[in-house]
Amino acid sequence: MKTVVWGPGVKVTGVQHFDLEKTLFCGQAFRWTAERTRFFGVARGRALEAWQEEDSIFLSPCTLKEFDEIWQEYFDLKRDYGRLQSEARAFVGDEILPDIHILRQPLFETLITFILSANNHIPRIRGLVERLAERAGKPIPDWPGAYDFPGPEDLAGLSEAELRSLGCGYRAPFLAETAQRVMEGCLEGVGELPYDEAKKRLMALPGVGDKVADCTLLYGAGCMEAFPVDVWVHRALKERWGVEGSRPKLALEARKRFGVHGGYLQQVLFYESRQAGGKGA
DNA sequence: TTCCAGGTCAAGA
DNA sequence: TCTTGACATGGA
Repeated sequence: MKTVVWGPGVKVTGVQHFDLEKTLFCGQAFRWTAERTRFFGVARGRALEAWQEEDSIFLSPCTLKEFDEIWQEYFDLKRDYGRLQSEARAFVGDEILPDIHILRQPLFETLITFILSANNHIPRIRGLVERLAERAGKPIPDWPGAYDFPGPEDLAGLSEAELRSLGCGYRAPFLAETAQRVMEGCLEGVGELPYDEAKKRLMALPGVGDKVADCTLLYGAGCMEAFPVDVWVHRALKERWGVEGSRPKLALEARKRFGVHGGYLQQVLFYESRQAGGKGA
């Protein structure tokens, strides 16, 4: 992998086992939009246009420093997905696995967006997240109409009634209370804790159950052993291996069985299950 | 119009 | 510990 300055951005060449479109639209992030083959998104106070041509990706606007400090980690470009995939085939047989990377999104944003995901549709979650950003997030300099995801203090500044008016529904008090508790420091150091302790800490927050905690750890803390089980993954586990049981029980068993390959495999099952169900990427 | 969604929570068995 | 029903909302 090599980076060069290219116009106002950065071109990264020699990127193997990475499908930008599948990675951005497989249900782990809610802030990316597509215009033909170009994608626009916001993370960590930056707006970005990104696209891919074979094994090269283009990021703009972006400096080499920003690539090193922000986007390389966000897109999880340092991990060897070729190796991860070949190891994962021990569990799923000799099939071609999609080049989906597990994004490393901001922890608070991941937590809140997945609280919103509970009993909700992906298109509606996207709309909700966007409205929250426009209402409470800081505007991105030099990018009209783009807003960063609100920080804990921004979100805590909204009343429960305002959150409901944005469409959060019964999740409004969960968001308000969670934002308040995060402001008081309940997320500090969570990313460095062992899986079980980190999960316990997250599940102490309102609106965070077994599945939302796993999503937060996987997509917001790089915890590759987290294995969120939702309706789609539950369906896939049943069809593929004939396993039965409650979702938390299946998540526990999958974690034991797949170890650090669990997070990636779970995303593959989710992606394939939705493709088969006609929901697309 | 009805169904359903990347679930969680509280109550009751 | 496990099961059950309520919960807001709007896309399909």
